[in-house]
Amino acid sequence: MYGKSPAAECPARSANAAELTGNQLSCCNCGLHRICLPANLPAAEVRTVQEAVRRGRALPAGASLVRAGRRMQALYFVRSGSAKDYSLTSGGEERVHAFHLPGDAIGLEAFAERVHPREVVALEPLCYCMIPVRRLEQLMDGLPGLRQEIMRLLSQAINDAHRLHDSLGRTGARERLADFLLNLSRRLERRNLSPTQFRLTMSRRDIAHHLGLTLETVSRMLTGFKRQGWIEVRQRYIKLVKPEALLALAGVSDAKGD
Amino acid sequence: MYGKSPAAECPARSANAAELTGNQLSCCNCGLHRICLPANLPAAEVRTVQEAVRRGRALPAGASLVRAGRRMQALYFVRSGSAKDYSLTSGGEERVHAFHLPGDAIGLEAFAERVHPREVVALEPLCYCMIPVRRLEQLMDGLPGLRQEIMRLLSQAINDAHRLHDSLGRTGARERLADFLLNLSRRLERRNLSPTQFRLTMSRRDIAHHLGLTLETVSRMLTGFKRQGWIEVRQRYIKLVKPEALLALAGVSDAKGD
DNA sequence: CGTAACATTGAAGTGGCTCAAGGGGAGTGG
DNA sequence: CCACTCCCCTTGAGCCACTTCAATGTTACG
Repeated sequence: MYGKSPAAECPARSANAAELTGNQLSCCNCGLHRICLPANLPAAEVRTVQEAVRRGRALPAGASLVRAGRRMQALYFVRSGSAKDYSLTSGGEERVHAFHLPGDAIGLEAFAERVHPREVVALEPLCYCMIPVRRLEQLMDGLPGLRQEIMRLLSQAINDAHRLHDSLGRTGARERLADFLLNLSRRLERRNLSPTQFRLTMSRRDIAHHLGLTLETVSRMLTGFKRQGWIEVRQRYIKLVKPEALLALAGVSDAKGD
Repeated sequence: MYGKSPAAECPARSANAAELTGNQLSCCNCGLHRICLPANLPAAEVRTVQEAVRRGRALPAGASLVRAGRRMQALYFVRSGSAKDYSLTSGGEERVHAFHLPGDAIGLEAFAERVHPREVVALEPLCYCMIPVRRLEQLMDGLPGLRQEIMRLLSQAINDAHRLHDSLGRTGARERLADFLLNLSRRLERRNLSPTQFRLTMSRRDIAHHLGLTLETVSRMLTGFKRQGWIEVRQRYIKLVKPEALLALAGVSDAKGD
């Protein structure tokens, strides 16, 4: 975890079955309601939508939330914890497409073929909500606000992907990593977590495979930043000491990145 | 142009104003109806939708179809010609995110903020159709098929972007270029154009900025392929002689890429 | 015919990859 | 509680692919 999450408590020992699937699930009471799906939904629609929301079983680290190639059953939302979204190259290498944080939607890419194109695994114990697609489709046909919001999420996902393309485009390893750290920082900030001090939930290898680098290079660049006094690193703990320096490196990226 | 387009004729001298904005525009009669928006729409909805479709004025090569930062007015569809979708880095370099072919939707990324994040310019004389967003929103609330199809396009755009990420991930210049050529080939094939012989409408520089390379490298790789007897190149004319060889290079990419 | 944009080719430099070895932490079993 | 092990991370040395810089060739268009 990146620190104390604003999300409702979601211990791995979890609640009992009744709570897991019951309708008493309330988006309004959820700590993520300003970040998650309901954030941009008309209040009236939130009430209807939250009745369709189901809570998934807590996943241990390493477990798959969605399997590549599996038929889309629902749209998922991270409640607590984090996950990585990756595929395997023909050479067996991982290509990490995204890291998901609390409030993030998972499975948007599946609307096209109704099949999840990639695997999504928990990087740490993970809790999530879900809306069955069938129900979601029904709801969208009646709730313009929901329809619009889902489209917004889809569109945002396109922008996020292009943002990544921007980063991998032609910049060096240093620039990519700086951009990655800042982007992560921004996303944490929006979740009311510290933007300057956090714990990486992913390995250097994951970061490398996300940025199109090797883990050695990622490691070297991190210690490089440290030597420059721009960050502090100890294991997976990161502290951004001079974000301005990183920002200068990454290029003034005004992207939202979420 | 990539050759004879299956699209309805769309000469640059164009039709008169009445034709340009008239309602007699028919998607059913359009040569792209199996590729463009109506392809996956219920027949009943096509009729309604096509009444909302407007034809844009023909653009000369180099003209902008959408300007970066401008408010989203409509969703566009390429009718004939091609376009590049790019942004500028802080260093003033172009980052080419996509090349649009006939039938492609343009502007999907703008649903998030209602503003076009990037510039889209014609690479050659370009004709297009458009659906005003306001009208599109109205229609989507009444036509489930349209709603679903637009969502499919959005979702597909996410997948396309991730496909690109896959390509730029960590493979070498040769692999990237092979992948690019094959992807283009596939897209042309779907448009009933020759998948093995075509004319690139973009410069080496554009390709380079799309793949995160320099134009020199692109040029070298192309002549490399030529020397191997895998392709024929003369200026912007390309002929794929041994697509299998390129495929082996790119890795067996089963992606759809459109 | 002249110019400008595009493209090819060469030579030299360099950043990140590869290969390789060593150091921690966290978890496990004794 | 300690020892062992596994995985993750760090660091180093050498190499190669792509970039950079530079010059020449080609095509299109006024």
